[in-house]
Amino acid sequence: MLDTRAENACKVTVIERVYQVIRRRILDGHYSPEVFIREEVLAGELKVSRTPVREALRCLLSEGWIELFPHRGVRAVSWTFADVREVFELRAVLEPHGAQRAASRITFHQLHRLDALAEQMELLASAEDEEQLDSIARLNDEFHTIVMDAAESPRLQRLTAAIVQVPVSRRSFFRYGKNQLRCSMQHHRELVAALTARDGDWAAAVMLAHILAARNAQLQQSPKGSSAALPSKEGEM
Amino acid sequence: MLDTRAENACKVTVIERVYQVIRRRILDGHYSPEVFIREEVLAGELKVSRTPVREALRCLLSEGWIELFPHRGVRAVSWTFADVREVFELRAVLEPHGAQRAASRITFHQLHRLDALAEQMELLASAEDEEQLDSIARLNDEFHTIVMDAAESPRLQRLTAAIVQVPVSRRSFFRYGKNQLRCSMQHHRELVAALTARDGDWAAAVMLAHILAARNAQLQQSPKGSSAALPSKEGEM
DNA sequence: AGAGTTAGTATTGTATACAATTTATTTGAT
DNA sequence: ATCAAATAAATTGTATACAATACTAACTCT
Repeated sequence: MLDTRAENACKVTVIERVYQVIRRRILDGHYSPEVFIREEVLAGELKVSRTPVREALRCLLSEGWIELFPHRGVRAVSWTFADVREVFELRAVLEPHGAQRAASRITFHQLHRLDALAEQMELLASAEDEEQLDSIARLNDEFHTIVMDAAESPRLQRLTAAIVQVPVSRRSFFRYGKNQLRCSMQHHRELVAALTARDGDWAAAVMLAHILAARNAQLQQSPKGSSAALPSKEGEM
Repeated sequence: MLDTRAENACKVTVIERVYQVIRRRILDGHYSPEVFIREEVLAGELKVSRTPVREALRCLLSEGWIELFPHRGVRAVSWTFADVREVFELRAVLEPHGAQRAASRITFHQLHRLDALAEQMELLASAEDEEQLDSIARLNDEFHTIVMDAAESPRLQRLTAAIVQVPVSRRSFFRYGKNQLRCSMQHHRELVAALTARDGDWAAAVMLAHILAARNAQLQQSPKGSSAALPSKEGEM
């Protein structure tokens, strides 16, 4: 989100590089939530001065990645179950809305890309290889990004991007069972179909189901009065 | 949004002061969207060095208040009608959701405050004094902030705060007709009633109507197939 | 005269130095 | 021995100095 600059795609600045590195490290779980990130150390590792490090940290601060204790330092924010629940609740509001908008705006090129992504993910999922889950997560991120991009609402895109990024330690799919995974893959297929049909309501409904299913898997607790989360049982589709 | 720091409420830093000043100036329309904001000038006016100015600008950049042209400077973002429409569309999604959550979480203290605000605004509105519109706008901002605060979802609060702030030149109420204003005041009353009754659905519905009415007034164009925007005619309630 | 090039200037980007504040350690008294 | 106060160390906050980049304008060549 640091590239809020306009058309001028000139030589990138050091600040942006530092920003990307720190952000990546936070996502990778490199920084524990309870340990302070020292500017001097970062500057030394990246072979730059403290100035661009500080400015990158300011951006990450505004975007909620880190929390600041004046005169003491910054730390990666700690994620609780409540946080995860909160993020999914907001995604359940924002992403269906985005899918609704995308239905009437998405291009053929984007549709084809979504289709290809859905196929790739399905392939990786059927391999049943635990190692592939991270690849699926990456493709899934791109899938959702494309949909929100097709919604053609820069602010919606920004808001979504500001919350969906979650440390890899808590990222989806790692807690998915086989059936949950298959269900999720089917959602992707259906969403492509809904978007192809230019049916906004359908697309929004599928997206909502997709998010809620993900939340269920992520929180590892069945919603009230349901048995959908029973392990190794088919109860979702 | 710069006070993402934790409990430590120590002596405020220069960066925060500068941040608030620039933000206020942008809201007041002090900076035209097409003129570059010079760091040196700001530093001179505020009697500080460029460093805190730059860090404050970084925050404003991440929050979408300004746009950066590397090696050239920053400018206040320009607001088009499309932007206003986009903001209201997102508010129509986020704020009803917040009202829904608030219904089961709002405290008696907050309810009383909302009631007081609604009364104050009604009083100012009945005065029919054009000068009071800005006061109403401020009270209205506080009203909405309290509701979203009562929703007890920090991320929802942040997301909302990130989009609702609009330059004063485009702020609501300035384009409101008498009837539109009365309608809006009634929405506040009804929302307090819905929240008092702990009825989330009711609260969300009222909030949605409130936002859509505001959008209609702001865009000064009637929604398709409606005559609600006819001037000086009673067609809304 | 006009277009391209080149030097100059202004502004941001980065590095370093200093000040302020906080935390940890040490010393002293009870 | 324990607690308190004072001092020292470490780290961030701020200021200043320098470097890199982009815009401006003058100048030359066609």
